[in-house]
Amino acid sequence: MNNYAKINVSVDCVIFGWDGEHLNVLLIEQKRAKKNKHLGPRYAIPGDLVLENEGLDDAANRILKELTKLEGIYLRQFEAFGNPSRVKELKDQDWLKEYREEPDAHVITVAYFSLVRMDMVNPEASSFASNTIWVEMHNIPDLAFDHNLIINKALLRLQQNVEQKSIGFELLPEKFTLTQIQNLYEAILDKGLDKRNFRKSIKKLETIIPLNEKQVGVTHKPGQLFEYKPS
Amino acid sequence: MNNYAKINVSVDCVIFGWDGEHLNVLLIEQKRAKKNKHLGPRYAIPGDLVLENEGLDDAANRILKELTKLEGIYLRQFEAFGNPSRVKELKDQDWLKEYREEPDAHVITVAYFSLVRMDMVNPEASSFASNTIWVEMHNIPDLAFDHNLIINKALLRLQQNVEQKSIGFELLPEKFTLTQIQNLYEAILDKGLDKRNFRKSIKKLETIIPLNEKQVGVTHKPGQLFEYKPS
DNA sequence: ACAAAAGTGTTGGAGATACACCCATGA
DNA sequence: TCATGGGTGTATCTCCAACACTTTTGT
Repeated sequence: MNNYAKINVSVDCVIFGWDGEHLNVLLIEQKRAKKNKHLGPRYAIPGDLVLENEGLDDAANRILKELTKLEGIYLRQFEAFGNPSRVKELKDQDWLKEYREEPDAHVITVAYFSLVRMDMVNPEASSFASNTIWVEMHNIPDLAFDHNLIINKALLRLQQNVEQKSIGFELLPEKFTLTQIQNLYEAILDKGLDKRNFRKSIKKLETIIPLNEKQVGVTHKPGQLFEYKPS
Repeated sequence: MNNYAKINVSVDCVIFGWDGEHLNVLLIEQKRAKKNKHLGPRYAIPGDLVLENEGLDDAANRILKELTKLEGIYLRQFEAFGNPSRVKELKDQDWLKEYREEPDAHVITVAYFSLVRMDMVNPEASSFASNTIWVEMHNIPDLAFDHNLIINKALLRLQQNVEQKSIGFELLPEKFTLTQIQNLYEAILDKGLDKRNFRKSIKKLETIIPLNEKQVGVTHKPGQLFEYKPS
């Protein structure tokens, strides 16, 4: 019989949100015990321990729902983080002591990400989350554990996916203008794109179909509307 | 205090080997108890449980060494597999009963891959491996657990990396011909490549530098030799 | 001389990049 | 009439794919 060790396994979810203008990340504020209130708010991405005999994808969906009430979101696994010290910084220990039987046990985490339209989802804090907030990507505070690192790695993956045009349109309203798509892509890639070239490449896609409608109520030339038909 | 569950965590290593002609995968033959000898040999990729407070990368290196004596190989994490039933098939249970205290416990595994030159490494079975063998990629037998699936996923990743030219040259002898590189690429991508086009694209790389030397001892026109200088 | 692999250039098409002005609307 | 973002075309370049014959060596 070998020696062996069971280990705490968690999943963490990086939920990117698009508000039509900026790329955001969904954070939860973690509840603190009364005696630790003076330490100020503590933010994290939604995540928790995996249960015995629970699949990783199942765990990710369950945990996201428990903490934020979000359901039916396509989550994509991208990396496991297992540095033994990832959970042992002082800033994390006082919180873990409230919620875990073995606060300084080794925890490896399997990270997932997704990208959603902020106006199509409605996160509500629950369980040990006291609050949920969207924070702009360029404005993320210091987070619990190694969550800042996890978000950065998730963004790299998202950018790779977008460059292959394999994600993005699901995020737009039913009817949208080409400029809206371009804004989305620019926010994800964090760089400007040439308007004419971008429009050429989008118009070539068969999944984006033009409508006989225009924007209304804008204070400038109204743009043509398009819709997305998944292939 | 939340309920929580500790879980067995393992790492598994897909070691691709290049023999100058074909792409191989390193398998171990797992030892069986005497009473199970009649069941015949049982093959798997090298893998075992992670220890408490051990990083994932550290675990991967340790376990690969324990089972095959291979050391100093660059291992790259690519995916975590956590299907609760991945370890519960009948074929796996009789083996697990010999080596694990809780043979039907849920095990999630974090998978790594690497690509090595077969003539530069020398795997030797050790620990619960009774044997190590290189098997051609197209010829892999039924393996323990979900290891066939893991190998297939690893190959996809390897192919993606190679198409971005981000791996491969480390695998060639110190001095090599362009044809040798092409053979390597064809084996990994599992398809033929145009000789002239391939040579054009390689010669454009600054990391591949031509030498004033030729092959010797070949029974045909000797090729020019090149060397790889990592940037 | 023959067998075996090395070596070599051109063309056509597709896709990416760079670039500047007029248009429709509401205020 | 002005401010605002919508909308449009061309020239150039780079990259990729397709394709066949001559050269050098050992036997």
